[in-house]
Amino acid sequence: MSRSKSDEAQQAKPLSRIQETNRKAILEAALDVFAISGFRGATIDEIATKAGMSKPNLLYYFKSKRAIYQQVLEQTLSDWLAPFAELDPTGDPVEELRRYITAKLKMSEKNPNASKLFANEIIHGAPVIGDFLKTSLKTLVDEKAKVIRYWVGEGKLAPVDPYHLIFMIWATTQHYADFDVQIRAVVGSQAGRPGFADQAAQAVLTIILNGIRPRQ
Amino acid sequence: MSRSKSDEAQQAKPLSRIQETNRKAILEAALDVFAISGFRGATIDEIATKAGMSKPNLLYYFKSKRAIYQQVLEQTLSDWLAPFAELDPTGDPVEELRRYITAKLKMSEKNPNASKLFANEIIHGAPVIGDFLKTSLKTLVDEKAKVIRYWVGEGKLAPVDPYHLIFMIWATTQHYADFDVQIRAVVGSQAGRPGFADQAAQAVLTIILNGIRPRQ
DNA sequence: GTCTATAAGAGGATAGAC
DNA sequence: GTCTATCCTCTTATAGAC
Repeated sequence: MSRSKSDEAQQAKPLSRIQETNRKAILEAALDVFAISGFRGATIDEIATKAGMSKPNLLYYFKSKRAIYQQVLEQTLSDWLAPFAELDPTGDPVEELRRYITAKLKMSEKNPNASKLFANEIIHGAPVIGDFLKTSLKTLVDEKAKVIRYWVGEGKLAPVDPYHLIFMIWATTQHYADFDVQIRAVVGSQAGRPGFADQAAQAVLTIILNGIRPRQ
Repeated sequence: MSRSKSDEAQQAKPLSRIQETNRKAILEAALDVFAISGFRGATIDEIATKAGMSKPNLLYYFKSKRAIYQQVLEQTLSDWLAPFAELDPTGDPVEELRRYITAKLKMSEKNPNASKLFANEIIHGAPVIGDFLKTSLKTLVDEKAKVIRYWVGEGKLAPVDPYHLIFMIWATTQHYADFDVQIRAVVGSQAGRPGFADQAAQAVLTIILNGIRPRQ
């Protein structure tokens, strides 16, 4: 047992090719299963089967169900926040926000399970990433809220509370992933059609951007 | 066993006072527990304890965990949709939508667990209310979409897709209930303060209503 | 690294006394 | 109506052979 403290943070210890592929297969399967069933509802068995191996074999790679969950959640988080971190204070506000909203909608479309995984974690009280929310995420949001406030001060945006604007963008964009079942139920077969996502993007962008455009 | 087909739909059979109070206590406790833990994560034991009775005693009132879940979900649904059904085609569009959004935000504030219960059900694929979504809810949404489209046609609203506008309102208002843990983590102690909900309401109303107000 | 077998425990549901 | 005791299934996790 010569390895150092943290197991979550993927040591720099050499991984054989087979280890690498298996771990990846497990994490991919786990994302799907956790997203649909939640942490409690997911079973190691289902993840293992989906990843093409037996349950004990999966547990050879991750020591517990929780360990898999943490890994897949952490891996998801950074991807998820990347476009937010890129909001550029020197850019044109409306264009910057358009870019951000578009990127988030795209992510919801391409990887709805990442969004669901995250939603589940939060709804259930954020037992695993609660600390992250209160530290790293808060710092990042505070920073971006300052940027938005600056834009408002410059008269480049209508006077809106930056935090609520951010929440609104998150809510709206993630809704298309998290509630896709409801959306599909309501709009029927349209939801599958190729243009649907673009149509959603256009509507969301129209409303939010008009809503925050400065008026004279 | 002389009772007729459906158990879910609460027969018109007489309930003693003690039955009534106990059933109510169970349903209240169940709402909290299911909302936080999800269906799988919830335990009968926890619901029973919270309702002030033993596990077998609870099962004297509801024959299974699923039966409790269905009941509490159905009961929640009608409350949840009531203000949507009241959107009035003859009223002023912006005022009607303001009233609706305000009502939904109020509900999220007063009863976040109802929102979370619903969110959990949808994220997990709507196993219990899937049919309801495809029938009753779809009908209602189609009807209200027509109303919005009519308003747009009259030039009383900017040209927006009614379905996406509805989704946006749902997403934004429910976000304050479903993701309250994240919101609290990000804004800190402010979230508890009395004015916070009003501030949220104002921001949401400002953006959405400005976003859909007709422009000349 | 992967398997079969199994330990260990949680939780849903029932039996039957009171 | 309510309780204690218990059954039984499902699931996590480990032991140990290959």
